[in-house]
Amino acid sequence: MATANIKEVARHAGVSLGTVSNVLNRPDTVAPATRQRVLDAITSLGYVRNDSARQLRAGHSRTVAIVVLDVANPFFTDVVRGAEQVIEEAGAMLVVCNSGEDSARERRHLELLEEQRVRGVLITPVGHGPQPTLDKLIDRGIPVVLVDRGAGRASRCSVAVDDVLGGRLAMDHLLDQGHHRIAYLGGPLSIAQVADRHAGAAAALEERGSTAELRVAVTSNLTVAAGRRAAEELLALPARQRPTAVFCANDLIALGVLQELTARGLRVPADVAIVGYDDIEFADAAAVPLSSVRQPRDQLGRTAAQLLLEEAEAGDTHRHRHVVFQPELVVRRSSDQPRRARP
Amino acid sequence: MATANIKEVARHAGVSLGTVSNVLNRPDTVAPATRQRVLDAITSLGYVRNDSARQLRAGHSRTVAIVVLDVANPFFTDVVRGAEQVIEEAGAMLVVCNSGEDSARERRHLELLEEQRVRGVLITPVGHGPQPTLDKLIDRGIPVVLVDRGAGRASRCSVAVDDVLGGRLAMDHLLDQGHHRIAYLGGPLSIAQVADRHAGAAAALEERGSTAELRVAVTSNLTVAAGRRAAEELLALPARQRPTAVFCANDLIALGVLQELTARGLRVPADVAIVGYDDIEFADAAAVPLSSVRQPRDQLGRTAAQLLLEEAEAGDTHRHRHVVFQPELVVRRSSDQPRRARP
DNA sequence: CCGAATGGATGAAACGTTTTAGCCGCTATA
DNA sequence: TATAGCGGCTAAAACGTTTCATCCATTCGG
Repeated sequence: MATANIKEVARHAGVSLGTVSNVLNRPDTVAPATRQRVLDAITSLGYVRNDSARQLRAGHSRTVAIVVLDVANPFFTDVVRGAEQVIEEAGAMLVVCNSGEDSARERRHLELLEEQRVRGVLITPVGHGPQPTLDKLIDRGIPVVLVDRGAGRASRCSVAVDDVLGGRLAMDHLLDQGHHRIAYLGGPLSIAQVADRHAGAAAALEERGSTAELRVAVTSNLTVAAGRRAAEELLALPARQRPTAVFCANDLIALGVLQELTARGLRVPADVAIVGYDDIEFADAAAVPLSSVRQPRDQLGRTAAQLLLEEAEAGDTHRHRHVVFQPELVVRRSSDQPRRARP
Repeated sequence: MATANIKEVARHAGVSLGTVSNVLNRPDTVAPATRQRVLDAITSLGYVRNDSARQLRAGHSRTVAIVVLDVANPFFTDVVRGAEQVIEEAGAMLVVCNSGEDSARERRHLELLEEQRVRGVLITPVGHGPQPTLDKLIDRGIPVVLVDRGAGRASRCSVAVDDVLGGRLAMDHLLDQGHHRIAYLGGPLSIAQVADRHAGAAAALEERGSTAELRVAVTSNLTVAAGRRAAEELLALPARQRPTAVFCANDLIALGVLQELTARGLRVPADVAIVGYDDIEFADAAAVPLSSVRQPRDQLGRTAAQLLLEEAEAGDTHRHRHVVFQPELVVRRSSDQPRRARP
């Protein structure tokens, strides 16, 4: 019960405490015979390293944290899997923290992570304002990599997908299909991705000099339930004002909209076309397969993790980098039906 | 840069080191004036507790780990969210580890967690054989709660849903609908849930004295992709041998099957009926809304976390408990069409 | 045969907390 | 007035590692 420590192992093997440590950390510097005696003692006592002590000495831990907006969102789980792969290859451990789009929880997590002296933090921050807690981490020398958040501040690396371009792709597509009343669904606008995708959509409209109308309906978060509620609002509009197409800030919202619309007897895409964002695995399996803007999710995670490890290795010589991936529109049935010139 | 420690804070505030510790841990035992001076010093130095040192002293950490089979599976993300809620309320931290249904990775995670002296572990183990690494944790006095895994061993608490009953519910339903050739899709069979759900289905058949046939197709894992592959195999069968209904070990498989079947021109449920398991959020949003066996996912997580904290508090006086929840069949369109007596 | 180099081990310091025993000065009680 | 009790604080030990300076014995080159 009373967990054996390195000293007991040493006594058991008839060597000094430092030698045991050497067996553990630099096995080749200790004579084979001695090494074997120590290893035997270790197994016979069931000794397991105490990581707290190790960390205390080292000054930092060997774990890396990733703070995501929503663990249940397939987009983030894929990012996590990508990051995990790289981190584990490096012999470190990835812990997943969920901010739930709540900046208080985000702050709480960051504080705990700072207390733990984690090796680094991958994060998709909740807001896009200043982030004092995050800055503090950086001051302390803990590497931070922004995930899915461009606008590279000079003080940190970042990995992102061009959300403005993504918004533009979606909007161009809908305009090409002849839609004139289009709604953008997503929120809160404090989430940068939500804002950027909208900005892209608006820019596309602008550039074409199109007369089409882009209405925005802000949702409280990015879940299926929020999508359903947003669809209800749409349905409450008089038919002549109702959008003929909706572009959703993510696929969860889109799935919710799809569910609610079909439940209320509207046809997709005949009555309302839908384009989502992320191209999660379930988009293709939806009632009406969902058009969506695809992001290289696990590559996002992998690259972020690589940048982090790089920075952790390099220390002061590190120069921050900003990697931007290109999104790609995947057209499926939910938006694949051109309108006549004027509805 | 050189992270301030408690000693510097003490010097700065003109008190002893022990007093600073008291301010941090038992604020009411120190005079208001002194306390304020210490707090000022803390903020002005940007002092942050070093958790390694704290843990070293305490003998264990304040984090709890949950090891799941697949972070990207919505079933587990919901369990995680439930557990998270309880753990965070208790002021602890939940770290999520992903075994990916790979027992080597599971073992590696457990070893690291043991080194970290975590407060406890919630786990859905990969296999159902003996688990030496897990036993070692328990020997060491680290509480372990089995999640979604009944068959309560006496040495640990467990939280589960009656998978045998779930299998029975699904099978009874399909038999009620008049199906005679039914397939069970899932795997690997080493996963207890997969085996139990099958056992339930087989038991239902047996009890009814039904002459219906229950074919088993083992998949390599529980993903959408595996479901698609399984459906291909089904399609390769001559039409007269092809099952008229499939019961899938989880919803991901079911969604994959649904996708592949409809892509190949079969109608669901007219040609093939489908019942899934878990009732994840996306089941209802599927191309054909999916019948499924619902589990109280976040309650599973919450209860598991509560049991764990209880055990961590109680220590030796703790008596292990085994909580079993009842699943519930949700019938949707994918299986809602009775057959004629004999096909 | 001497000095230097080398391989292999040791002892002690250091990491930053928490906790325990004890000290000091004051007040309330008998 | 002596004593016990108490509030507020301090000093030091302990937690389990890693690392660094040191030491011993052996071997090697000259």
